[in-house]
Amino acid sequence: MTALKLAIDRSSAVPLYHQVVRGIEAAIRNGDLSAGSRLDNEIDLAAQMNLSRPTMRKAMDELVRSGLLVRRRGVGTQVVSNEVRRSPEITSLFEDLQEAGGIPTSEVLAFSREPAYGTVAESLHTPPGTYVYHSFRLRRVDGRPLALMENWIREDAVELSEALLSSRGLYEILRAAGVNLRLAHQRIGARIADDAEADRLDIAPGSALVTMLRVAIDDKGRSVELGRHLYRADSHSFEMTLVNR
Amino acid sequence: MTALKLAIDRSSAVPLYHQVVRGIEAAIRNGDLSAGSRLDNEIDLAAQMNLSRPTMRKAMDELVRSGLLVRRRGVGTQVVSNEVRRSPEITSLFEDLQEAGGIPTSEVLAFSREPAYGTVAESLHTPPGTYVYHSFRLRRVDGRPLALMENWIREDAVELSEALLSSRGLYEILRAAGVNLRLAHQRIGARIADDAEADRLDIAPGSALVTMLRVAIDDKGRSVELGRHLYRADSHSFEMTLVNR
DNA sequence: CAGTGGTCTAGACCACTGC
DNA sequence: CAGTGGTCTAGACCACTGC
Repeated sequence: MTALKLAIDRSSAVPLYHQVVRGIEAAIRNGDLSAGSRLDNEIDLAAQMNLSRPTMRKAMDELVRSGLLVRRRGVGTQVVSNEVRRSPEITSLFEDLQEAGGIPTSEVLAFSREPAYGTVAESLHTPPGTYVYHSFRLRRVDGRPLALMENWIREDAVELSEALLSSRGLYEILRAAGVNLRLAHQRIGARIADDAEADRLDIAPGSALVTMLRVAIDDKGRSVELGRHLYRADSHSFEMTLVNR
Repeated sequence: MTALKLAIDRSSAVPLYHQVVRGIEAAIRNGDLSAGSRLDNEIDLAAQMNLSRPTMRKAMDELVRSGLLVRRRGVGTQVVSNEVRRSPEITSLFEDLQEAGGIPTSEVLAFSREPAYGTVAESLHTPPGTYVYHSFRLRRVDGRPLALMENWIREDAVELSEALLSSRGLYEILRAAGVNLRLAHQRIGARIADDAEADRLDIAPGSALVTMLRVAIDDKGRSVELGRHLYRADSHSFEMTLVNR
């Protein structure tokens, strides 16, 4: 039953409910709210911060969805656990690696502008024969090979070049071009590396690879990017938190 | 700008916003709302169904989150695409297979009650030495081996037996015991099968496996289940839809 | 029974988009 | 500029939980 004093700034451009979300996240992170501790009820919390109950509730909805809080009707609201992470968001490998403190680099093995047919055209929802960018890159972290990444990108979303792809992550380039990705559909599996792949990733032939196929869709509903990536299984796995209801 | 007539039943126990969610989902599924089509604005939609705008908005929030609708301020709301699926929910392999029309069976290779130490005790948040159930199962679909599943389950959540595990899926057993799973933290990767695993899964030694490590947490915040599963890479992959913001 | 979250209403003002 | 979604308020009644 922690008293939880959060500073709400009504003159800020940040929505009030979002300030509450950030505040509670911070309180959990720095230990003011410990795992398992109970919060005051919604109405009191709202009153304490001079907010309406719906605004308070909207903030708590978000925290429940992201897995930080658990609510039980008739009982109350608790902090779940320090260890449970946030819901998965659409992030690029480049950014994930940077956040983890590594130095990612990209070597562009091939880059072209070419007509899309078959699966590629279907995935990007373009008429067969539409020109798209096609890239094939080797991603290293701190100099060690980690992933082979093949991508197809719609031409009408962004202007790409080999030089650009060598220096920055694809998602960073897309964002800079005003493309807001909203949805990504992924399929994660596994297979054995062939000799060429093993050679490029610096592993023994026959080693295991994690495979990912992804289609990313922007806020205008366009299927902007198709990616077919191969990761060294000894260096990469996918983590996610699923939330029910 | 489809007129979208949904029947709302105010006497039903199903919340109004949820009836709207279901109705729009159904309209998208059966084609009344086609991919890319625009909905009326929120206020008109609410009026058409005799609902308040917040209730209408709550329904649309859910549909945006699950990836069926896209909203743009100042512009309107659109149906995204037939192909984009729902957010991932916590499901069991058993139920996924049944839904896909297969006949899953479980062979219990080992079952015991044993004290948990190390990683298992940490993952389940029990004091070291606490007794837990430990099972090792082979999952087949239509007679074909698909997965080797090792699980640890807290004793205080459910009563388990070898007979029970042979006849039903683990999640079905948990649900029947009143355990409501709310969160699952998963890590998906890959590795090579050793000889024993290859033999049991009926694949060549050295074949690729998809690996999954999962901790599932119930609505009371207990870490109920730890799972370490191995899937034939030629038969199983994980699909998910990620939604930003 | 008191206390909690779950649902719902009828408004209000604002920021952004596209013409 | 008109039209749209984004945020926020101040209530109301209900269903469920645990004592």
